[in-house]
Amino acid sequence: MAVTIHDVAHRAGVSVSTVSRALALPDLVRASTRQRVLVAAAELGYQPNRAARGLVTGRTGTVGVVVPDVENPFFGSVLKGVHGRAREGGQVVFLADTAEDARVEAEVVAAMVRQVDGVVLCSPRLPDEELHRAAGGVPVVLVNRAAPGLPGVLMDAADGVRQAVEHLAALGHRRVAHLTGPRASWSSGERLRGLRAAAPALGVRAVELGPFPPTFEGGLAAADLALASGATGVLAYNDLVALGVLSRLAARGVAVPAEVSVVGFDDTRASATSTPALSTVRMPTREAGRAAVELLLDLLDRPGASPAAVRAPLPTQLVVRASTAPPPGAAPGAAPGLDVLEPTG
Amino acid sequence: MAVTIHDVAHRAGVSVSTVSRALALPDLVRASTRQRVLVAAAELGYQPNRAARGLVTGRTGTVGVVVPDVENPFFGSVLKGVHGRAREGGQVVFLADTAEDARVEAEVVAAMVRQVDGVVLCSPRLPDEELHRAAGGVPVVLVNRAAPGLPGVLMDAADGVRQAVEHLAALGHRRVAHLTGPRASWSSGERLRGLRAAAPALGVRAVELGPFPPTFEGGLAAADLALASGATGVLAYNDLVALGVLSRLAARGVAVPAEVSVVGFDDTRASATSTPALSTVRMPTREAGRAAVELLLDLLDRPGASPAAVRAPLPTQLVVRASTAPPPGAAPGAAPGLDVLEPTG
DNA sequence: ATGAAAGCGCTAACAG
DNA sequence: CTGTTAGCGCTTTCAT
Repeated sequence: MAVTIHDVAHRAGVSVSTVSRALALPDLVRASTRQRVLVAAAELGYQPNRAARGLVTGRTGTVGVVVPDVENPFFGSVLKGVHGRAREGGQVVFLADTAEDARVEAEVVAAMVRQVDGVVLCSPRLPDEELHRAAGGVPVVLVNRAAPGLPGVLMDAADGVRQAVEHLAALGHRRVAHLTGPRASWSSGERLRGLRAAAPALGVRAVELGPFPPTFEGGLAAADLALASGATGVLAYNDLVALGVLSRLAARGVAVPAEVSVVGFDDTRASATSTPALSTVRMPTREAGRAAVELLLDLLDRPGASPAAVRAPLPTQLVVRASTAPPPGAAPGAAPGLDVLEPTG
Repeated sequence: MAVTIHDVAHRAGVSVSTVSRALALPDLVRASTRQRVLVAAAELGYQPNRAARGLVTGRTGTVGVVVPDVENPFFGSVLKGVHGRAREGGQVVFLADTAEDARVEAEVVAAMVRQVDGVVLCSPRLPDEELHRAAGGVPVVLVNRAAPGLPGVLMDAADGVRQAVEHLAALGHRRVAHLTGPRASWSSGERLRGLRAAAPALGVRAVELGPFPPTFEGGLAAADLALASGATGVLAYNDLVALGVLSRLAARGVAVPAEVSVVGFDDTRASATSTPALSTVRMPTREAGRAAVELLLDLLDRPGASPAAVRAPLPTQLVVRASTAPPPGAAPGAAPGLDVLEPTG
């Protein structure tokens, strides 16, 4: 057995309640006593048992976080933010992976709910009503998903797309292809919304292609379709897909970014993932994780607070690499006229 | 308050102990009673409180896992394995990120130790003795790190390097550069060991370059040094670096894999990360995570068991992409004689 | 300012 | 087979 509060009490020659107080409410014990307790605790290497504490206080000091796939860098980054903020708030983190499966999601949330103070649900797949039910009592904060009555942290993907399309339009592109990811996720829908909203005003024709697997190979395949569609601007589902597109374009002898410009969606740290030829819409994943925990801690402190106040989505930002600038001779706003582009590979 | 075992007992018209038994030791209660309890539990949506259970049983049903950086795909993949196996064993998982900091590592392990049945430490940075101390009672399993007296799951990086060097030698390369990662990690040392062991027998000169940042940009810089060193075979620290190398080689007009061949170290799913021009040494990250939990559960079941039996490292495997085959006319075993390669970019 | 006692949700003897 | 009792480690009245 590990060292308990009782051991500390014995060692310091006081009662357990005094130890408890010395640790939690230092003002309630005489300074000298407190000192003695602290020393004893340190000598014994005492670590309080959060579970036992939670049993009586009702607070576990634990936040749960559930993600569809820990292996996905996007969620790794969100986790980083969640863990960081939780640690700052003195909370530890319970992790669950749903393997992209709604049923598993319901299960793990249910199993988690009894031993955490709150849950952060990342890109949940459960329908709205089930989301409420699964929560079953404990506060829940959604990340990358909006659901009525539930607080959520969103990322402004639509605005990111807008920035990307503006950038492409400024480069002279008149036809932009959007390469859709695997399934119609909430955020995927947001991107299309942004594309449809931004394109007309900029005189840009939007072409929706896909779905493609979110891999390098997916990008290889998508590149051919994008060229066939006559698009000269490409919005890739993520940076991996974008790299695939670049590779295929190079193989087909298409000059990037002179003839075709590619913009990726950044799953993680932009500078580590993208090439100089690639501009990227950076998603505030870490920040979203932090914000979610922040919101959760707020909810815990003020139990009565309206949980679902609408918050502005976190800003996304287009990161333009130097070499994505338009080629020296290009007339801004002029269509490159690449509609007649022929396959060469 | 959530629904407790007491509520279920009341609803089913039995005592709490009967409910407890019906759930844990079904054979000890009459079938009809058990049925009644199960129904009541289901109707109420009862979820047992693991923490309370752990308080009395001494088992928490929780395994802790600590990684240096959740954002690193390598650890995301290990986490996937850990979580998967833990779930199969009915365990939930506690996550901690050390931000690559040994002191933080000691802290989180200490904080964790009181509320888990065991801990999986991934690529720990703490010195051997501190590792023992931090464990403080609970079983620990190391991943990607060997320490005397502590059970560990290793990946055979040295053998992966051997396979890569053999491959490069077979392609005719006589000079192979190893691009070292950021710091001298345990596994990094293993790779160099493998390189030094394999190269002489194959008539290959090994060149050790670096350290480089483990990024695309790191690869750009490394490529120039690799060329300058006269190497025609390159072993990159990871796939991201490898992609950077490829990009730089292309910019300098070097044909890949005809003139120079590049091999990456796979941080995650090989097929999703590498390009057709890139061969990769696949690391069994998911498997390592699974194996670690497996080991931990064993230890928990047989408390007396020798914890530190030496286990064979998990096999790594070179994945050769089709287009990495030697160019049609190349004579196998013949040195391409690229020592005179001049910078062209 | 400190100790004694009760109890959080649950399981494990110990009676029946 | 099932109910009663005790107690896991901790916090929190309630006394003193």
